Amino acid sequence: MSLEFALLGFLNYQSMTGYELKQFMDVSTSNFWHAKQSQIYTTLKKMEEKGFVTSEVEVQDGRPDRRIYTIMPAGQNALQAWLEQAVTDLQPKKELLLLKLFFSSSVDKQTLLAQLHLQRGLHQQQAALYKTETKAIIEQFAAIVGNSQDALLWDATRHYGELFEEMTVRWLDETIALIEQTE
Amino acid sequence: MSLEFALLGFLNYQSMTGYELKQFMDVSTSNFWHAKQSQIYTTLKKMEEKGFVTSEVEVQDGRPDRRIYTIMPAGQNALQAWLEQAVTDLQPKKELLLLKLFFSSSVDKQTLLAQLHLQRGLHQQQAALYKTETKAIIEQFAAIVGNSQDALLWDATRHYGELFEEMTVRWLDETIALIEQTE
DNA sequence: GAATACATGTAAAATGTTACATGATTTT
DNA sequence: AAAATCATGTAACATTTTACATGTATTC
Repeated sequence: MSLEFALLGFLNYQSMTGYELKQFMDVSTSNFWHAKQSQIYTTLKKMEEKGFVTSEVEVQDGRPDRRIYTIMPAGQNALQAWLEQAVTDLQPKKELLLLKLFFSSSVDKQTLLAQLHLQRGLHQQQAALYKTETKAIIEQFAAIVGNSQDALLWDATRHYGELFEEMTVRWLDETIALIEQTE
Repeated sequence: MSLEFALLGFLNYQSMTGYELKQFMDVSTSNFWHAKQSQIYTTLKKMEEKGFVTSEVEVQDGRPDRRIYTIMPAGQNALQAWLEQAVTDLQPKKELLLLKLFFSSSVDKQTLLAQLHLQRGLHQQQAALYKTETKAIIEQFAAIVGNSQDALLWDATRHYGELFEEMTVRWLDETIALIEQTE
């Protein structure tokens, strides 16, 4: 359901293919929303049946044909209604690392510490990515679109990713220290 | 898949019913792992077919019968192997609020601020819950089990929830301030 | 008298992942 | 010569949610 609105959100800026939608998601919303290429294609098909989008095939030579999707008024209305509707509850999270940690009292101390150090590296790297590359990409998009409100909101979501990763690194450091102190 | 291990993790402490597993999850791992009652029942059935658990029906009068699940050696081995296997990648997240915010440049300033304030309240409340009730429940469980390593790990996962909620509140405050400054 | 807790489960639908299939062009 | 990019899609599978169905005992 939400994926439909994410796709409508992108198509509301400009018409594009499923392949391009995947690329845009990967560099902008992957921080808080993602989808596999195959799911994007099947979802676009359903959206077309609903009348939210239309598509046209662009024949190319030497390249596979492209199916370009365009948002329809019904899609724009659905998008706007969704945007205006508040999120009234907390979203349940799933964190595999935490689930394992919860049940890990039987795991050897060194094994556990190695797992946490591995994760620390990944989150540290991700924090750095949000501060540099992601920031640059978003600024570039904002310059093209030229809407300062878009720029502000896009950077707010990027900053969330940065804060989240930094918090996770701090928590991992604390947790590593706690485990190191055990017998 | 991960739900199977979560259930094995609980059953490794003591045998119990699907109903009880749901209750334990709700007060301990809901912060980072959750499941609906119906999914727990269907998953337990699959686990029994695999030989990870066995079940026995306890007949009750005046109450519906209870099906009590017990972990089997195959289940204990699978659990231990899963615990020892490191999480080698970052888990992709989904945050509905962020997705909406990303596309919300067309949303009226007051509507948007109201949505963010609503979320701030929810996250603030959740942070308080982790610091008080959740902390008390975990300490109580730890006292019963009497294993200090369990107590340490359980509190580490609880603390993650606390840090996450506090970070979210800070980010919401910053974002609200940014949006208020716009024309 | 109504709502909640106890306790189980099935069926259907929605959502998401993995694997398969094709084939030219461009980069390493 | 191999791998990645471009570009689409289907099929099968796995996961998750929602809705339905049942019925007693206890609490408000």
